[in-house]
Amino acid sequence: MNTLLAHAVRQLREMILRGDLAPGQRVAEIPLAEALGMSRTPVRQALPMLAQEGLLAESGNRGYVVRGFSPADIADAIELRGALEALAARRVAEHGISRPILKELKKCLDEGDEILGERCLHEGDETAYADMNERFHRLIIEDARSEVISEALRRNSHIPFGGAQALAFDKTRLDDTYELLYVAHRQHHCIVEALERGQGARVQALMSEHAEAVKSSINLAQFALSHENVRRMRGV
Amino acid sequence: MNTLLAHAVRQLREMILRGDLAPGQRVAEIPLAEALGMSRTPVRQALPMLAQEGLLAESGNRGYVVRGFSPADIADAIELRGALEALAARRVAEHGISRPILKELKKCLDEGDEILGERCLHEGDETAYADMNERFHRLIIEDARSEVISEALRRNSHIPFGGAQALAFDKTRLDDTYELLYVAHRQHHCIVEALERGQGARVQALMSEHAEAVKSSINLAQFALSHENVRRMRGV
DNA sequence: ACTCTTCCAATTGGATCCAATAACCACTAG
DNA sequence: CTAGTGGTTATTGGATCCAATTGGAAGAGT
Repeated sequence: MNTLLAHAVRQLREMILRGDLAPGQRVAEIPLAEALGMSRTPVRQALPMLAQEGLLAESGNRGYVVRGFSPADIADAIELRGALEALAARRVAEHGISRPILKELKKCLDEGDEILGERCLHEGDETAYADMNERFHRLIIEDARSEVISEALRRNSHIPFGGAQALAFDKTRLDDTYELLYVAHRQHHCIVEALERGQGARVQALMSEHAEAVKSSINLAQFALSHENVRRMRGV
Repeated sequence: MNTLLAHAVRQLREMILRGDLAPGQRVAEIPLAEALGMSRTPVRQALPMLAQEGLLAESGNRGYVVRGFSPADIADAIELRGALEALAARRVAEHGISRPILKELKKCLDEGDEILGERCLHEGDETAYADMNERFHRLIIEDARSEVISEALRRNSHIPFGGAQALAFDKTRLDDTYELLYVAHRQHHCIVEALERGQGARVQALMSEHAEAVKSSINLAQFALSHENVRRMRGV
């Protein structure tokens, strides 16, 4: 794509998700263009794209405002991600999981076992687990071999917690996080087992539940309203 | 949104889906702008949006080409729609279906019963059924009360047969169509029954299967490759 | 004092202009 | 005769310009 346009889109996405632009705030083209060091043209192309992505909303009939995400939106996004990944996983099981992917998944399991082997988390463990987690989910989605599903998931990722980074870490309570990750990783084990055995319905249910666990682990009312937290999360 | 930009997006979407622009063909800004009677600016904004929607693909590092949809893409889109509507239906069942929506759904059932009461289809029946079908599905999605899910479905509709009009009518074989609609309408009855009883898991399974039926009813290999057929379908 | 109307300014949206780049064609050399 | 190189042309992408619409502010009238 256009270098400048692509840059503008990426940059604006980050700014919105990080909360640099507050929800409800009007986004004006000129200051934005100045902030990004380009003319109005690329940002004028970027704004409708971001509106289409759902990050901006049309403000009356003049320009756009930053769209806020309600706790319900975030919960729905997690639920939707669960359904989409569940569908992907079922397809993998039904088509028969490919050997190299299975191998990679098992490597993810080992990594997780390693991290959680101690009875508590050390510095850097969350990041390592988050990386592994992201890889785990990505592998399954890849092996579903459906561009349509991948697209839908990619779209959903634009909502806070809608993406694979949705394992929420509240750094102030590392012990709770350990319990959370422990359960999640047990689910990973079950998922791989089901995939290996070709148990489509089972893996679909497991994957839905895997997302559901994330949803209930987040104090949505608290997190959704404060963009401070969103920023902190995404830094993980 | 921008009047001209919005117009360009709608118009181009139609042109692509109708096959006026053949898959793989390069889309040039200038002739497009002339065809739509506007300057390059609105179409230049529209093209990246359509690319994001998945209707266009970036051609190397210069401009866009019309994206073609493989039979697999279309099958996946139908499957995905099934999963999304199934999720929506489950939510409705679990929250408890709202009275007015239930009433409207039953009106849809009656209409369908009326149309299918005779043992064959008459002129105009397909259109009437398609309208009712579209309304039926829209009502359920509405009552799921999730903007996130609605969005995902709207996005999916951009792929041929990904939307609610996905009941494929092959006008050359009205008798086969009758059988198809008869089965689909039986499913509608079951779905409403399950919704009324709050049977979430059942309605989820039913809705998935409802989409699956559509998928297998289409000779994908035949239809997907010929845009003539897509054009004809969407005319229904 | 409050409200309504009018005017001004700012910002958006559309058109045009300019530069950079990529593709195509022709010509030349091996 | 073929392949490579250079040039030309066309098209994209970015910047600027212009007009139109909207929102706000100020002033006047009730």
